[in-house]
This record gives sequence, C-alpha cells and structure tokens, in this order.
Amino acid sequence: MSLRVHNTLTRKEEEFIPLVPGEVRMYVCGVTVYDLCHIGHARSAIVFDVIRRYLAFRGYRVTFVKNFTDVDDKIITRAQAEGVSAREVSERYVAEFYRDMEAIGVLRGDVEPKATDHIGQMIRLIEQLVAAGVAYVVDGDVYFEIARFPAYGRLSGKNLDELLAGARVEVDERKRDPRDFALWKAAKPGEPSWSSPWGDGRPGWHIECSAMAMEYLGPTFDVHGGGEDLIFPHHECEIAQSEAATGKTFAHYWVHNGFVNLGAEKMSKSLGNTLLIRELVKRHDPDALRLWLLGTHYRHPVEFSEERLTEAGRALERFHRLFREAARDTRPPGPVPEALRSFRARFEAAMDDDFNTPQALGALFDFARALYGHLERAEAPDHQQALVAGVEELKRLGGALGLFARSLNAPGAPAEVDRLVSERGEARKRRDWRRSDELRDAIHKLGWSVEDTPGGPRLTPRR
RNA sequence: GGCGGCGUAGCCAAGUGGCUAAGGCGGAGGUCUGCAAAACCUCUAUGCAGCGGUUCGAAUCCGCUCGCCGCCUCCA
Repeated sequence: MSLRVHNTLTRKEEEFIPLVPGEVRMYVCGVTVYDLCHIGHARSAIVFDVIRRYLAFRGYRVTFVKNFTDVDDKIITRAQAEGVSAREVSERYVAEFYRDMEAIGVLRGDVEPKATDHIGQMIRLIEQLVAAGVAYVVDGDVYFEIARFPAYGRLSGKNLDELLAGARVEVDERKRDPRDFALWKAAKPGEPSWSSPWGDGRPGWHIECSAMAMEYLGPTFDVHGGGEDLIFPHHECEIAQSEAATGKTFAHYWVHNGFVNLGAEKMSKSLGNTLLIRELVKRHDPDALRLWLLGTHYRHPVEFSEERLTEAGRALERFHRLFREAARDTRPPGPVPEALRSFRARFEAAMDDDFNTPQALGALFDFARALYGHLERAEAPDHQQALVAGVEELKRLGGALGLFARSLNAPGAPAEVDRLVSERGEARKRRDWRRSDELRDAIHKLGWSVEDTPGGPRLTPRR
C-alpha cells in the first residue's frame, strides 16, 4: 500500500514519492512570535506533528524544519507599545511557544531556524533575484516582479487579472505592478535593520521561508506545510521567489491544514484568552485536545467547542483504563495474536489515505474494544497474552498520532490513599458496607476514585 | 464579483459508484455487582439538505434550488 497525500498545488491526492527513497524533508511555516499561541496554532502544530510522526512510524527518515518569524510588523508594533526591543518581544514569545508546544506534546523540529539568524542567506537570495532580472530596487526597497514569473497564482488558483482588481491591494506608485511584493524593506526610524547592498533595511515576510528552507533542505524538498491561510500570498510568493532564483521546483507536496472556527461568535478578547493553549490545557487533558482535533480530517474546518473537548476527554478514558488494567501485568508481551493484526492494517490504511485520522481513530477504538474483551477473560493465559501484546500494539499505533505518551506512567496513589483502600478492603470482608462507603468517600475527598473489580479495587485519579 | 469548501443519526464525524452507511459522545435494555462504577452483549440513519437526471446500481457522478463557511496581500 502506498501513502497518498493531498497536494494543494494540484488539488488532488497523489502518491507520495519522496525525492530520496526512505527520506522525507519537510518544512512547516511556524509562528510569528508576537503573542501567545491559541487553539488555531495548536491545530496546525498538531496536524504537522502527526504527519511527521506517522512518516517516521512508516519508516521514513524525516527531517523536519519549523521556523520562527522573529522580525515582522506586529512584533515591532508590540515592542513599541511596551517600550522594549523587538528582540525582547520575540525571544519572550519563542520561550512561551516552547512551553505551550511541550504542554500539548508537539515534538520539536530537527531544525528551528529564526529569521534574524538568516539575514545573510536572504540577502544573497534577493541578490540572485535582482541579478536574474525578476526583482527591482526602488529607494532601498526591493520588489519581486510578478509578471516575470508566469506560474504566479498557480498554487492558490488565483487569476492574476482578478488579483489586480482586488480592492485590498495597496497601491504603491513606486511598484511596477500593485501585485509585486516586497523582498526587502528600507529601514524606518526606530525599527530593527540590517545593512544590505540596497541600504539598511529588513526582509519582507516571504523571503525568510525560502532562504531557510533552502539552507536546511536544499533547493528542492518534499513537503511544505502550513495553515490554509498561508496559501495566498505567503506560499505563492515563496514559490515565485524560490523557483525564480533556482530554476528548480521548490517543494513537491504542499499540505495545508484547515482552520479552527468559532462559529458566529466573534473572537472577542475574552473569548480569545480562553482559547489560549495554556488555558485549554488547564481544563483538558492534552491528549483530549489532540483526540478532538484528530477526530476531524486535517483539511476540514473544525468548530471549537468546550463540550466536544470534554467528550474527547471521556473517550480518552477508555484507553486510559485499558492501559491501567494491562499495566498490572508485568509479564513481557509476546507477539500480537493473529486475531488482533487487522487493527494495525486498518490504522495504516486510514493514515495512508491522506492522513485520515478520524478513520484511524475508529480503528483504535475498535482495537480497544477487542482488548477489553480479552480483559474480561484475562484469567485464561491465552487471553492474558493477547491483552498484554495487544495493548503494546495499541500504544504503538497511538504513538504514531502522538497520543498516550503521558498516560503510560500514570502517577501512583499516595500512601494515605493506599492505606484507606486496604482498610476499606478489610471492611468489605466484614461486609461492613457502611464503613466501606465512608472510606470510599474519604478516598474520593483525597482526589481518587475506587471501583471494585474481580481483580481487586481499582484506583483512578478523580477527574 | 473571483476561487474553493461544506450540508450524513440527538450531538460530533468518517465514508465519495455496488458487501450490514466506520468511530466517538449521549440515550435505551440486559449480564455482572452489597451499593456504585467500569467492562461486556444488544439496540439507537430503509437513509445521507431538497428536487430532477445519468446508471443494472448513487450519500457518492451531473444539473438546479435552499442553507452555511473559508480565501482574495495581518492571519495557523
């Protein structure tokens, strides 16, 4: 079975064939570090985290590059408002970004370049474009001339004439064409700047990704990703400037994730604050967040809802209970029994079909149900064997989606709780149900739930 | 105005020409149980916005209608 990926460039699903067999080089547009990350950033980060993990799960050697845009109008605006340097703002939010990503289990990139560390590469790239006659200099600004790159508009499906008519195009008399975009902006007072052949200034937004992607992945690489809002103009411009400079295809597969919508509700300041990643993980298990997000295909829009997240948390409990039960058995897992092999096949078939995580999760839930069946009869050695091996397999598959990393070592109960549990066990032996229920309440107050099973009391942290 | 997407059970969401329309949440009944909980078993869309059409056969293709949404140089 081959992996198929939807390519924004062709608007079709295509068989995934990396440039170098067994290796995948991918670049994902990261964040502009001027504020805290919200649920939308989380979706994009998780989607590409899952794609990256699944490619690795499938045996590819993946090189994953994710950049930071740390020079930008919004950063400068914020810095001026706070009376601090742009660098201080960007460094602060890089640190906050790492904190949030760690909280939701998103792996770090193999390389996480910052724009300001690559000004030299950008200048060289712009020089190439000027030399090639596709960019021109005006008063210390450098613009890319759209008319020189016939494929401009292909990625986003834009008709160039209609773009011209767009009311939102800012008319700048110095540009040869309103649609031309800035590669380099002449310095303004009080803004960060670097010296260049065209005078002091700073890079335009798009050039950084071209320069950094090429620096770490070469002129041509496999996958370029980002939010669907980046298709135009950002990725369109990246293609133009990169391919005009190198004469080579920039990226083969363009992958874009859909948005998190808030319905009719306007993203007000207060609502926006509650949708910050750090606020969401206070209320929900990070795996619940991931489970909820992966319940919708990555290219479809998803409506934010606190209730959906809570539901995902309940669904997650099914896996957690299974893992806790299986963890009581310390015998090493054997091979996965034949009867349980189909789940991995279903999982992979779903993921191979353009990363169909909702369908892949369906396979995981069915897998869990099958394993619960073995749990019921775990006294029998063959059922026990199937359970232990199956749970290991289920965790591996979940791991390909970035799930279950933390639930594997759930914290043990404190000694006080253990003492109450055994005391309750004594009471139950005496058939002293009143005392037994008192002790359950006491345990409950300490933050734990106790349930009686044929195998003894089962303790779980209270939610 | 241009380009694109969506409308599947009470809610969320896969499925895009042909086996019983995945899965989750919620709900109903049952088994088990001191109680409770969990688990397990069974049930919960003769129908996929509506109307036409193509086809031996359509949720899936085509047309029209209705409703919702995204992008069109801030944006994950």
